Amino acid sequence: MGAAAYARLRDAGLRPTRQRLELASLLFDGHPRGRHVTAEMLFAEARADGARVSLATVYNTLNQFTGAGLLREVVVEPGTSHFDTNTGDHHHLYFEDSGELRDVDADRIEIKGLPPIPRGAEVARVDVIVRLRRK
Amino acid sequence: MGAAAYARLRDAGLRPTRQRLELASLLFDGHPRGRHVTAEMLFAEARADGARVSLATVYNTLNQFTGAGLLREVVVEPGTSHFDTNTGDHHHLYFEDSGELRDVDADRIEIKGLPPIPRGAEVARVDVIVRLRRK
DNA sequence: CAATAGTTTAGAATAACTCTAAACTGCTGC
DNA sequence: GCAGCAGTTTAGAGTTATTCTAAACTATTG
Repeated sequence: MGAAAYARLRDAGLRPTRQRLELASLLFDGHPRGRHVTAEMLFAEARADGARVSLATVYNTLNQFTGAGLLREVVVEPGTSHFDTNTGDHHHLYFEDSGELRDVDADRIEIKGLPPIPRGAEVARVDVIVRLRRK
Repeated sequence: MGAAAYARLRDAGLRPTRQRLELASLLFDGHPRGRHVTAEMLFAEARADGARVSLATVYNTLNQFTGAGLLREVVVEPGTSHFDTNTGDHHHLYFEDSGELRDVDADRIEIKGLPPIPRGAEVARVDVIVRLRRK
């Protein structure tokens, strides 16, 4: 299982250090694409797993992984960032009461009528967030 | 100009205090629907306008206005909340480099293929954020 | 395996809020 | 009109999420 994480880091041009390997393993190994974690969640999980990692490193690593295209940052609530292991084109279902986030494939969804993009700008990405509340 | 703000607060069931009137005036009077402010921005504007308001009150007021349906909270970046004077059904264009936020009428946009909503949940709202970068 | 460049870390620092408890102020009712 | 109270405001402390700093460590390269 370490091998996949190792290759992933290498391919992303990140030096495969002990803590990055541990975090990459936790994030990607044995989990379906589409895990959503916050820094605190991943930190707690790493600790529970016996990994010796600092919270600062978890933050650094999440940001580096995001920069390297291994993760994607999702902002749904003020105050906390979520990171998604699914970096493909997709959208989100957000359960307001539990804070749970669930992926929705982008090719299921069709968006029509987007306004003209101003000259000099280009679309970096379109985020659709369906906010759900308990009925 | 004070009259509109006064009526707006009354209709929202908020006691029209000096600071609420001032903030409501700044937010709504003489501005087209669709202003986007952060707490710090509104605080600075109020100060520049000579209003005696504390930052805590700006935060409280923005939250109360949001609760009363006078404003809508928009989360696009980690770390800061934006408040939108347009409370109608609409979406956003977000300029990543400048941080500018611009409204897009919802009836221009059509979204198809949303996944089935889980039993027991209902859609509170659908947010579409078109993130733009400089080309 | 030594040098070095990139990493990690504890703890301090920052940013964006929220809370607290005391001071203040609209709004009643008389 | 004004006393009195419930609702507001505020300064400053507290909290939370995150970043910074500078020293200690470690993966890679020669």
